[in-house]
Amino acid sequence: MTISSTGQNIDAPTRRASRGPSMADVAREAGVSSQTVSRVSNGQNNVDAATRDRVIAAMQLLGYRPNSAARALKTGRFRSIGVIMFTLSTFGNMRTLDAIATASAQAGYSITLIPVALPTQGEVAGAFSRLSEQAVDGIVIIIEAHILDRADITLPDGMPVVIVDSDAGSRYTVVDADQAQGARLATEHLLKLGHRSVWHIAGPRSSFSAIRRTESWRTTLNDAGAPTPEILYGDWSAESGYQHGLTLGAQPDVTAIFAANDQMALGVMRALHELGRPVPRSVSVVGFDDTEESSSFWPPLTTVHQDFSEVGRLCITALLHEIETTAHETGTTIVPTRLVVRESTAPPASVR
Amino acid sequence: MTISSTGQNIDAPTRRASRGPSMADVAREAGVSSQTVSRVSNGQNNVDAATRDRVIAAMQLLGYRPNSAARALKTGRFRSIGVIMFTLSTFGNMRTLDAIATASAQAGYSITLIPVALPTQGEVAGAFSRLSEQAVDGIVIIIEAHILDRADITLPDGMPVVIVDSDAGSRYTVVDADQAQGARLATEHLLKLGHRSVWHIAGPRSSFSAIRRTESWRTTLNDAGAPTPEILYGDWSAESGYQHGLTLGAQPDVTAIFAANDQMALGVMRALHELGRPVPRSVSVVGFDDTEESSSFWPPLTTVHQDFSEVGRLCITALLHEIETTAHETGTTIVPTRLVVRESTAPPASVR
DNA sequence: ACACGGGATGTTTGCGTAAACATCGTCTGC
DNA sequence: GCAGACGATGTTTACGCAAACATCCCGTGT
Repeated sequence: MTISSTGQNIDAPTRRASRGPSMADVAREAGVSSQTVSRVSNGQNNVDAATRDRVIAAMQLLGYRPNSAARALKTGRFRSIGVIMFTLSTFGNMRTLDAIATASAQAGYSITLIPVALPTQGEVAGAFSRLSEQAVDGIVIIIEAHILDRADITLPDGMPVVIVDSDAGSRYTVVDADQAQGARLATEHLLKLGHRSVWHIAGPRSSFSAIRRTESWRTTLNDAGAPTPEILYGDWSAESGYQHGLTLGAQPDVTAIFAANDQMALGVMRALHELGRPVPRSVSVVGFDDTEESSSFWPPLTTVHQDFSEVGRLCITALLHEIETTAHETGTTIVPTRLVVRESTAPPASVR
Repeated sequence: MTISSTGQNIDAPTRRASRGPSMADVAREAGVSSQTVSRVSNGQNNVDAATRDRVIAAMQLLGYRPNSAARALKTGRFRSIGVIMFTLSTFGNMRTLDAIATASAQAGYSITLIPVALPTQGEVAGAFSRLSEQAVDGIVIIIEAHILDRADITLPDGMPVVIVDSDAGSRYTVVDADQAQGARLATEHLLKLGHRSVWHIAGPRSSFSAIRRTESWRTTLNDAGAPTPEILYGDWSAESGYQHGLTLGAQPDVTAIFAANDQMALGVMRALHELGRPVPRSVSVVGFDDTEESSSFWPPLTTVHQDFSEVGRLCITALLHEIETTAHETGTTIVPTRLVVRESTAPPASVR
């Protein structure tokens, strides 16, 4: 050999190179059959204690690691779950992913990430076709967009799927936080404080959850007999909240704003600060998500708490059920939200 | 068969059940050998155009998807990269993961997430052993802690590894943002504005990057002949920044604070607002990370921008190089940072 | 004492793919 | 017109594992 440095790399008769030892090697070392090694490896109990010890010793000596490709080929199971999500992910998506990863790990499944760079239909379709070749037993989709309704995006037949945040409940299993309830809680909170109406900075029109929040806000206002101001559409970013905040802050009759997420609420509050309209004395602001930082905003933000961890956990529960029973179920599971009242909301000045 | 509902499930002679069609099925359908199907599947060009078309048509007809387990078993490559990270991840880690996922996808590799619930040594060791059985060609570790120095945590021999944020440059390939440069930029910025000294809210002692920021801050003060105030240690959270902010804000001689991340800076500013010490008129504040929201804080935060995307990209570049050449290299790659000056910093009142 | 049962262990086989090698037919150059 | 070459395609094989089946051995009941 030309390249040799450590001397350990003796390049013996079996020049298996980078492939590690196989069960056969362990079996030879322990003086048993490879099937016995397999039994030990899989924790089956019909192996004599002494034999088991010998096998384990041989495994450690050789540094044996099971080859999951061979195992998957034999069993037809990969013990892995694919997650499709946008590249530039939001706080909520990350928290959901976090919970999904944790729940999967506990069930002995690993997570394969399939990022989608842009929310264009072509990109998503590409991710799906890439996924077709991936080694996964099921898929979680965290793409909040209508794109999934496109007929040309199809999942492999028989592949279990769970979707977060979508309207596809009739075709797939869907898990989501109760967007409508959250938006109602936020709007009612402001109305109960005495505000005549509640202005709304919505999320993008392409987002299902944004639409649901907006519709619930509208319904709540209608039910209360309050007027429905014109909707301003943001893109979830603090910057878009800031821009709309400048607009709303210039209108003296605006006393209560419900932003569809915490970042936009942050931007709104920055605009109000700049315009000299104190929060909550002159304008009350409510957000959505309850991000870690929202309690440290100035002032601390009243917002709707979403239990992303629970959503992620339920996703995996439902998906594993489908994987292990091969039963295809549809329907939507809703996780409740709750209002967290902090210091960005107060009765309007006229009421005090 | 007892269970039959759709009628489509005819349970034909070949009761292959949930396994999809294989290359042999496609070959039969197209009237070629399975090897030819393999060649088409792998995009080799020594196949007649007409034959290729027939094979592709057969693939589509049968809904053929390559079995990656079999492919991995044969080739010894999984085309997948494992990422080990904490469950509750920070902004920066998520951005890095994002970049890693994107860069991997472009190179045709998928990402396998291995979450670690708690930063305890046992948890990490568990993740590593779990990982040993995972089907990955290389590993990226995004765990900023001394834990990795534990001798009992060992990676499988010959497994390429890249580490983000660590001191292990002598043993592994390390990629990281230039923490020292960033902290120096932040500290110098405040000194140049005329502040007598700069107080520091540090990250946790267990974090390498926090330590480097703190040391660089101290060195910069020393170089400038400025006194070195006592260090306050936070835990990256806005809440910890808030607590320390209450302490510092109560001291009239404190006019400049360098927080080791944006969240803690946010907490500091909240405390200063509560104490009636205007930012930046009475106290200047600088953060670290340049999170999306920091430009919408009140006031917009002066902070150090880290190029997480570049860090992630370089990780993958280095890792793929190691995977494909099997050369084991060590050393540290540093990505520059830059100061983003916004409105949370100004000369001290005494200078104006 | 002997048949029987059951636990421990071994042997055979095939999962789907791609490398290595084999074969076949056609085209080129002289 | 024929040897040689080369491109297209087929055949064989092994990757590492675990299910299915086979075998062996020892203890137990009658």
